[in-house]
Amino acid sequence: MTTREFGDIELRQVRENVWEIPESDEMRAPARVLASEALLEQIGQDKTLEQLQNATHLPGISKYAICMPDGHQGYGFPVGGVGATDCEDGCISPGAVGYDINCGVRMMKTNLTYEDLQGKEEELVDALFRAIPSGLGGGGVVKGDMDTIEGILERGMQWALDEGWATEDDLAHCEDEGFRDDAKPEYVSKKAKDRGRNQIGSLGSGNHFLEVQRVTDIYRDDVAEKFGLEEDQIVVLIHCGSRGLGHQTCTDYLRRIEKEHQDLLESLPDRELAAAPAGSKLAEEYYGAMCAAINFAWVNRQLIMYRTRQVFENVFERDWEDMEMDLLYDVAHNIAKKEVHDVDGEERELYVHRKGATRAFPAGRPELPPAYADVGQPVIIPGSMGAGSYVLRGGENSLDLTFGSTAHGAGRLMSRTKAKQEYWGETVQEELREQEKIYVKAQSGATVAEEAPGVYKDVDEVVRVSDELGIGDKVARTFPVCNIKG
DNA sequence: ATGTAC
Repeated sequence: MTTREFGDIELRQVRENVWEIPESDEMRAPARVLASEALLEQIGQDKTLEQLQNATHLPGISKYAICMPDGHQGYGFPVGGVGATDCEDGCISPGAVGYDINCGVRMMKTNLTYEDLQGKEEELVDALFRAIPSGLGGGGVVKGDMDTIEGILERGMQWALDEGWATEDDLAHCEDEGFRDDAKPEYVSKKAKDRGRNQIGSLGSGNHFLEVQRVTDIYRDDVAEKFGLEEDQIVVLIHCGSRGLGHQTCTDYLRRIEKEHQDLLESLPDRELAAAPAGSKLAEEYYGAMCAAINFAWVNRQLIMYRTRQVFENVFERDWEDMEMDLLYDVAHNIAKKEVHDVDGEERELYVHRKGATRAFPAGRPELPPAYADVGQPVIIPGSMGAGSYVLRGGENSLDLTFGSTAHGAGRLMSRTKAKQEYWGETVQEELREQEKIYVKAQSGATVAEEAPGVYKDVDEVVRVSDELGIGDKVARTFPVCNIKG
């Protein structure tokens, strides 16, 4: 039997790409890492495995805590982690959702080809950069009063539809149709709402970006056809989250857990794993507030997409409908959701925490929109600004192996601090432009350095593992053309 | 990720 050791933690290989930390001592379940040997070697370099093992101490944790091939260290719970806890006798953990609630990504298609963009890259990237608010702090597409923010939190994409920012078709191409009915805006603090209302329709900073890409490879012709993807096609990827509103909501509830559930907190190996017991008032309030923040993030991405359509209309002098700028799908990367899954032959309602992980439901799951019901949902996995991204489809094995989930990106390889020592933003931009014809425009050079292609794991390897495991199957690959970021 | 700090 192959084993690998990292510090105190020993993993045994279950089979190709599947590693297990056996249940012992205080653990309530085993933990699993889904990775090739090369990726496991990288995952083992920081606190990811320790955090994954800690996650198995959460009350009601079902089957096993799971680390995806792009996993790395996070706040309390690994980024690239999936933990499903029982809704009856388990718990819900803000740290296992993430600070950036419903950080996620959407892909918008066009009927333009790479040739149509030749010579216009600079004009396009400049126009996008001007039109789309980005960077730290305030300023959004919409200046929201309190009624606006309440509407967004309560109704998500339905608010955007009512206000003329979205079409019915946009809603039909979002996870949960862009709307969590369980949202309870009254459980989002005034402070969080005040932070959010000046940031409605804004990209933010860090790893968030908007990227114009071209499709370079198709791996499954039949699925690509259903998704409406073909070689040389231009697509747009929008990656951002719930800005200060989600961050404040996470902070608020971590503090309240510390005050109101000391007992549970002290039973956990890491304070950052703080969780509210299922059935408690606080668990209900956090779930309602988190769902409201999820709605906010969907509207955020929608307003950015709206502006992107306008920019394309100006640059190409055609209507967006004529350019068929339709949404492929919008997927969440940082959420918890009540879902029913099979646990030891029994159907259980679970809080599925996906933190830096994407839902990857296969054909047949009732949650899928009609367009994808018989093919599986699109899964969008952004790589770095120099590497390109992937579109997958939910794999047949995901329900058995990962509560219907797969990876969410390339996954960081080094800290932001280390990245800034290794790279200089302007140099990164020049190299991308001269060597790869990728046009990057950013508010801050430091952000470009922090996000340099070299700070990420190999997205091809991450996706290869997902495909081999059958949790998310490769459909298409894209390569960057223009990128704007904070 | 984040008005990068209780």
